[in-house]
Amino acid sequence: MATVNKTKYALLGVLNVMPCSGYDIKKFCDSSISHFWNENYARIYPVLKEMEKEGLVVKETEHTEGRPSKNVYSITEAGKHELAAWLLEPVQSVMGRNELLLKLFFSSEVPLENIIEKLEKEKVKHEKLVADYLQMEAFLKADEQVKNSKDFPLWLATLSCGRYNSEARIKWCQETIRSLTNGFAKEGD
Amino acid sequence: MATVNKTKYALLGVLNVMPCSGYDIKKFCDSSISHFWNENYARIYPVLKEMEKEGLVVKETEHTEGRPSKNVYSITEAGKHELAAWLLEPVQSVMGRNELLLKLFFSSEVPLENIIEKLEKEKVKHEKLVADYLQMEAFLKADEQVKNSKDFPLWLATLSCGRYNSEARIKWCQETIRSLTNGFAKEGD
DNA sequence: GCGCCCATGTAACTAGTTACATGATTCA
DNA sequence: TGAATCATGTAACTAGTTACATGGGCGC
Repeated sequence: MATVNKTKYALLGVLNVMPCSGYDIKKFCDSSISHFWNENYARIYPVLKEMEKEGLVVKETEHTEGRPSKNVYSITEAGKHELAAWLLEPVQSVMGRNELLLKLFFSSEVPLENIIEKLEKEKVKHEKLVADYLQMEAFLKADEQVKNSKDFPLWLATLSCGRYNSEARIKWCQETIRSLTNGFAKEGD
Repeated sequence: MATVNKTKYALLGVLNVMPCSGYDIKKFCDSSISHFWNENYARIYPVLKEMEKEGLVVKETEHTEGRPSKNVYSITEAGKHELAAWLLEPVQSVMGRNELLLKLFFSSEVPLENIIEKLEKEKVKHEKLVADYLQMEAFLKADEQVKNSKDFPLWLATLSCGRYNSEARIKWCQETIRSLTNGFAKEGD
């Protein structure tokens, strides 16, 4: 309960979908969960080794001609139990920090153009994200195998969460740009 | 440019509003920016010392009878410049991790009730947050001094960002609960 | 020949959290 | 008497990032 290494569970989650090398796990993360989770090699490789020691995964070295050899890890029964137990536990949400809001909060002496620029940038960023989410959604829906899997509605849900979030942020950017530009006129009435 | 200690700027930002002790800074953070930023004593005290060495702040020890003595820090001209320069720089957004989405993504074998429970919890959490934001907004608007300050529209903006975000999350929770409960019926049409 | 992808790892550093240590005053 | 608030700090640990180190194959 006490200290939780979440990287461990992220890796177990991926390995529960399919056996993978560290390199594959990174690719999977980057393509599927990167809008709400990230992992890097410097964590992945050591954590895989630790988990092997704990018996949560097993390694098999795969040699393919003309390629570097690959350490393919598979989840064990013990690993599945560990993952399942973690999935049932309540979410421990960690405070996220938002640098844009921190800057905004302290920006009373900053030229308005600079503030607006930051808000425009944020807006564009989220517009791109919305496009990404829609594309990924279309991609999932086009894949018959995924579409028929138990994962499908859940994967869709994570995408729509991102989209809702970005859409809200875009609206906020627009309104904030407007209200800061108009001075405080709109406030009183 | 390279490595940025954001705690430093958060503290400078607070000290630019008013001279403070480490303890006061923590209180300010907890009451004003806690919905998007947090700082703890174990960072605050050492960073204040470092900044004093760098000449960004000056310390004055204040003795009041019947109370522990207090180290009150004030921002210097050098500190103001450092802060202003940072505020002008573009925001470096850092990837946030979302444990709820991570769990959801891997939850194909988790009982639906457990998933729904987590979504309900998330919804309740954000409903409380919306209430907090509205209360804080009312509080700011009731304070004549704040209302007439340059900070006012910016502080309001940070609150509305949080509110937009939470409102979107609540909607997403509702829709996700609905769509997961109804099976996948609603998808095709 | 150059850069990209495949593939695995370590070292060094930066950041952030939790627990510990201390001690006075105030309020119930 | 015991909890809360005021007040400052350190030690130990956990997590996370960046840079470094290596090296083959493939396509342009």
